Amino acid sequence: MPRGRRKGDHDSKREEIADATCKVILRSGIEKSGIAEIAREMGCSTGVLMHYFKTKAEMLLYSKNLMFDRAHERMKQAAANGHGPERLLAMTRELLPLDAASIARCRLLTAFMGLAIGNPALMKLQDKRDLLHIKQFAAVITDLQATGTVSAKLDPMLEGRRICALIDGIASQAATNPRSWSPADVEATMSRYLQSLMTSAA
Amino acid sequence: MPRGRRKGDHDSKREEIADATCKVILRSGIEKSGIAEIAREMGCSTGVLMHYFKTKAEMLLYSKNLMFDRAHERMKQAAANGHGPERLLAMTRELLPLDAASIARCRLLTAFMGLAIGNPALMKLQDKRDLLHIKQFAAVITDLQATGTVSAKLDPMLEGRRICALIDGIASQAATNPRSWSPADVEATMSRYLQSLMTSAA
Amino acid sequence: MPRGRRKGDHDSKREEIADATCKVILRSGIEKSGIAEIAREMGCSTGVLMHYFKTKAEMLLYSKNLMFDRAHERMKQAAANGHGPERLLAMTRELLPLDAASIARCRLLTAFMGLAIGNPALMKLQDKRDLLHIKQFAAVITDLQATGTVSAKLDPMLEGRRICALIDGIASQAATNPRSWSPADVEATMSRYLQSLMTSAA
Amino acid sequence: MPRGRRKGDHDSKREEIADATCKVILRSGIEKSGIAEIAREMGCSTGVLMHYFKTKAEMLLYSKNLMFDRAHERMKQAAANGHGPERLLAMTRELLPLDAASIARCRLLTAFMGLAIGNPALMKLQDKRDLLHIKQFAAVITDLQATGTVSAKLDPMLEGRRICALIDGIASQAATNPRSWSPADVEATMSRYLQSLMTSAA
DNA sequence: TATGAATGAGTCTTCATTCAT
DNA sequence: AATGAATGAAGACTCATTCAT
Repeated sequence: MPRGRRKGDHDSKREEIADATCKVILRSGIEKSGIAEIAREMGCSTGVLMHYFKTKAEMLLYSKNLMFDRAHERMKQAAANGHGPERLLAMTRELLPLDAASIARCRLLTAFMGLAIGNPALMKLQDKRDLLHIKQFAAVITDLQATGTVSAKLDPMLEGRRICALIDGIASQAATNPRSWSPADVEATMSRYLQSLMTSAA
Repeated sequence: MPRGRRKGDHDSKREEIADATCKVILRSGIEKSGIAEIAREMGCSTGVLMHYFKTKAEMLLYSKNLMFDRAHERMKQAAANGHGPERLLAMTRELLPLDAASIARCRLLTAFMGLAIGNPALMKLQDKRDLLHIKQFAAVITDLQATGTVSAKLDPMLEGRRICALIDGIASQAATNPRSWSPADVEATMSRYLQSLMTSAA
Repeated sequence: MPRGRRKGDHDSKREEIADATCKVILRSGIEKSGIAEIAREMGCSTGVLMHYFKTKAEMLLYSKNLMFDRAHERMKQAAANGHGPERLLAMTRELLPLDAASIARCRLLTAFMGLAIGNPALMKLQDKRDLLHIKQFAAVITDLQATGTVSAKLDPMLEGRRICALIDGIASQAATNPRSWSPADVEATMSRYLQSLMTSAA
Repeated sequence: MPRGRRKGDHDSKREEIADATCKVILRSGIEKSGIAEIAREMGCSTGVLMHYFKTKAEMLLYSKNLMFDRAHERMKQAAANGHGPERLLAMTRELLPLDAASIARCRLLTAFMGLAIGNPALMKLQDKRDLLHIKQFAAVITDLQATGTVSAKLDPMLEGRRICALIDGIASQAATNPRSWSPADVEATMSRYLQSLMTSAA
């Protein structure tokens, strides 16, 4: 039996902590999400948290990135698997608030976003993450331009930004009031937007 | 010589405090926007702030509402003054991040939004405010449907929500990285979206 | 019309403030009896209070003494008017908790008493006031010894202290729970005690 | 090696804090007994106090109850051990101000009492504790009635209240000025009162 | 005199972080 | 690796007192 723990153990504990962190934030808000509360949610002592993360800030950042990256990964999968005009829509489906879990994710990202305002370092990090989404959309749009599905005159990056903006906006509103955006409304909105994009000549 | 102070004095002081609050939030982030820091920004003692607001939470809420309402007022003006297809675009211009001041406002609203997550009372209040924007757009869309500029088959409220979502999304991205959205990009995005709306048949 | 106010105006305002102070203490407890609350009760500004009293401590002391002295005055009257064995009982009646007003007074004195603990200056002042009661009882006892109603062997001051102790004890208990001491119980207790005193040989 | 601390450690720390609290109150008065001062007395940081007590109010209540209960326990012992007519006197001795320690306790209870005025919740709690004393006296009086030492016509609870009232009154006066009540005076007073009680026919 | 806005030291309380066990 | 007691700086808030009007 080896003395030291596997790398995996360490990482999976960090993920477990991140999940507890998110649960607490959703329940109590970011302001009241103290380390003690998260430890209680985990069923462990605060010392554990500080053992796996040097500071609380690092813990929050890790948690946010984990949420973000999980969604990004699935969106990348959708990009890889999709074909034809449906591809973009399939990608957005992984980022939009369509069920309880994705609404929770939107809320979390909104909460973290608010924290980043006025904190240049965090804002830069957030912006870098956002770019991953945008570039992925841009890449697919470039693909679609090659097949003529999307007009070659459009700027893939800008169109990517536009799609992400619409996603973020819906996410933000659904975060405040999930009942204002039914899954059908969400899908219809995105679908119509993408349709118009693929029809657009300029 | 009047004994008591004028009502106006009291209210204008509250606005002055709200402006200082916003300045501090933009500079230091919401977490570090303590009452002491805001007092320093105002050039007064912390006691003053508590004299004009019972709690810090009330102060923040007032500040946010003030920012929101100022923009809403201008947007309503644009709705009243505008004519024809340009009307919707003119309205969005008052809410989009097009210059330093409006970018600051977007940042503030993003910061406050994050605070509301996990706080049902705040979320409800925020949602009520958001509805003001949406209803205003819906009203104008209804007008445009009467003149045939917009298809009568569209649901004004849903279309209002969609416009607001796009605005919020752009605002959110510009909050993180203003350079990613030039004023021209912003306008073009909004313009094209509204164009497609007015062309839309379903 | 003379410029300055009468001494009486000044004093009667101080009494008015003292009464408001007592009302607030009874309602909110001594800890929460701030100057602002008292001003509100008076229907005036805090400035007025500081005009008539240099400090809050002075205001509290004045209020307590006023309550105390009013009762003492009536007790002295009872001493002057009473005759024979009834005299002592009549005196105690002015100090005991027998109705709403006197229960309120007992509560106030209890509250002030608690404040004096750990404050040598206040304790000395309070002790001096208490002596007034005791000496009055002692004087009457001396009278009663002259007529043979009370044994000459008893120490008038000590007996005075004992009577006051019993009064204070009943007052203290009635302050906490007025229902535990019906007026009849109070009177019977005091009456029996004084009876035994007048019968006592040593 | 046990992971968690023993229950005893936690409770004994609470008692240690309570003792420090009392020392500070006696020295500085209740108003000036801040958490910082108590921490200084303990030789620890303020955080420790909040670790063992959720609020300052809880800390004060615990301290008062501890003082009260310690005396009550000894009084109950005296009730259990005593025989015949001496029993009641032995019980009162545990509650009366007869030496430095008991005078300190009387002062503390006086200080806490003052705090309770105007605070219904605290008053109710205090009244419940007082009843413990009274019931204990009543129980012993009932015993003595069975042996004919005390007249069966007397109401045990009322007589218990009367004894407690006298004790409280003496305690209250000794709190203000300990020199006014020598131990001999205290004992003689109580002794004579109890004597008269046991002689009483009605 | 009277006002009540302003002050700022002081209050309790929270909390991320450290550290002995 | 884990515990949770201890730290102490920072937090929001209170309040007696002052002072310009």
